[in-house]
Amino acid sequence: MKPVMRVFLYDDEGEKFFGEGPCRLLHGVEQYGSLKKAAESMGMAYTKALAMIKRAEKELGFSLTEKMIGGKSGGGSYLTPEAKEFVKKYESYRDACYQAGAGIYRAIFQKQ
Amino acid sequence: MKPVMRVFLYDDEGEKFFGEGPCRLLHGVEQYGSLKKAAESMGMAYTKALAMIKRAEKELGFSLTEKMIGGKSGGGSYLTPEAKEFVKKYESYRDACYQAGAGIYRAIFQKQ
DNA sequence: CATCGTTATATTTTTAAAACTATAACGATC
DNA sequence: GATCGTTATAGTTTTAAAAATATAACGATG
Repeated sequence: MKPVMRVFLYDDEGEKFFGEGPCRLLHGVEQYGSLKKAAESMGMAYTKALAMIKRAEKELGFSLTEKMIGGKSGGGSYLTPEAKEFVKKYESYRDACYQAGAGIYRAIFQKQ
Repeated sequence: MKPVMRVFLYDDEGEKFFGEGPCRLLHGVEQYGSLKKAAESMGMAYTKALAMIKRAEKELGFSLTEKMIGGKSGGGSYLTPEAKEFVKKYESYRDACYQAGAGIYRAIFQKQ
């Protein structure tokens, strides 16, 4: 038996708009310079990936990606500075929660 | 924007076997003395509720409910002492995680 | 100005979870 | 021994999320 924790960010209407999926997706965009390639790399449909980004951007009030359409390469997507900062914060929050949770679990379920 | 955290217990094969659903369900059993009524009270199908209980019991290695079949009332389900203790531990763990997470969120997303 | 692979949108199909239905066994009570 | 409402199991249906498909717009490049 082991503990698993998930952390999300919800809007004020109680709807989820950010979590591990979007976070990984943004990392993929950073790595590949393409939302399509980022989605493919994690086995996600492009349409879903696009919806994720738009959903999060709507709630956050700033753009997560800059998009270039056209050009020989077809274009691409790139993280905005705000996106990079936000991802950093989310990951700090997530990791600190994970670490705290692990300690609490040990204290409660494995105390001797 | 607000943080939401969920905590689960997984088995060693990486399969979830306990979380908020089963926890609420066990509270319902305690309250109603009936798995059927407990499931109904939370809008859950009885078959799903039964599967939940059996799944958790299988992993934990002890019974969560004692079942009485038959009798004028039809029977009923009641929590074992082990179940009550386990629910208490889970809720302590969950609540401590929630509280820790809220503090971490404030520190990271609302620092000034 | 034709080509390329992307972004973007709308629609359809697939899939898996959840819910529902049907049926049987049970046994204290009357 | 008939009745009742539960536990229990199997099979079916519904539903919503995910995935897949189709199509258009875009524009730097050669």
